[in-house]
Amino acid sequence: MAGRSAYLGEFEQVVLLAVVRLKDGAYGTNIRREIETRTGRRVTIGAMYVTLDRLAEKGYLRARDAPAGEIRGGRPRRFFTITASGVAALEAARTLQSRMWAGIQLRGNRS
Amino acid sequence: MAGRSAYLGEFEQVVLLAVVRLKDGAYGTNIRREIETRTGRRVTIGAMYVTLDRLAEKGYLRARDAPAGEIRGGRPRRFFTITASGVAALEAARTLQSRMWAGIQLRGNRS
DNA sequence: ACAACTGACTCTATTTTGTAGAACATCCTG
DNA sequence: CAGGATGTTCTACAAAATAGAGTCAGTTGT
Repeated sequence: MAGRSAYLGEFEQVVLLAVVRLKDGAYGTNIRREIETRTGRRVTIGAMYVTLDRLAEKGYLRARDAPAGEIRGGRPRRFFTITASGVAALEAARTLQSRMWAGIQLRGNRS
Repeated sequence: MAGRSAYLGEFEQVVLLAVVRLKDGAYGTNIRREIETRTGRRVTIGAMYVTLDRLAEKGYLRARDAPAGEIRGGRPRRFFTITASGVAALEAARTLQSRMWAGIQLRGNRS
């Protein structure tokens, strides 16, 4: 059996970072926009919400519905914030990458 | 349809980096050992070879059988070296992560 | 020659992540 | 209440990650 990975997936990490970056303004559509503009990478709607849900399920993100009083058209937003556990996961990912990249210089290593 | 991802998976990146680090000494068992000792992360045999094969299939790694003349017990080793395409993939991954991490400070962001 | 030992890789199965976008829901305006 | 603007839900499927028993090739001891 392949149990739940102890490590953040590639996209999961990107999403978690976007949430941190957006602080109190992190909701689906906005997170998606943030990733697309910052990295140039295309993010589909499905990828976005599926990943957000999974991260919340793992306890890395906490979701809350938009506070009342917002005046604008459209469906209510769902905001996300990172949890202590999510921060820890990001730190672990960063440490692992840091160790693997340490001392690596890519130029002159291709065959 | 979900075509092949344009991005390196989390473990794929780790493996690619281990191959670069080991230079001419990169073969399955050794790569595995390198990742485990350097990061403390457990790597199963299956994960190792499946990923190695996938990376070779994508053109990020080139495989060659052990040169004759090696005197030691056991099955012949299969050595891997990174390709120019593999180097490019690593650079792209690094750039993306760098953009997402830019300016992020984790302390004081948990909820 | 061959059994035992070593080191390394093959194979197959299953779970978790990533990709995709149409459909649907909510609120505002005219 | 129709129509527009925003945003999220749902479902399906593809790709990546996890697992470890089994097998293979070469060496050594007898």
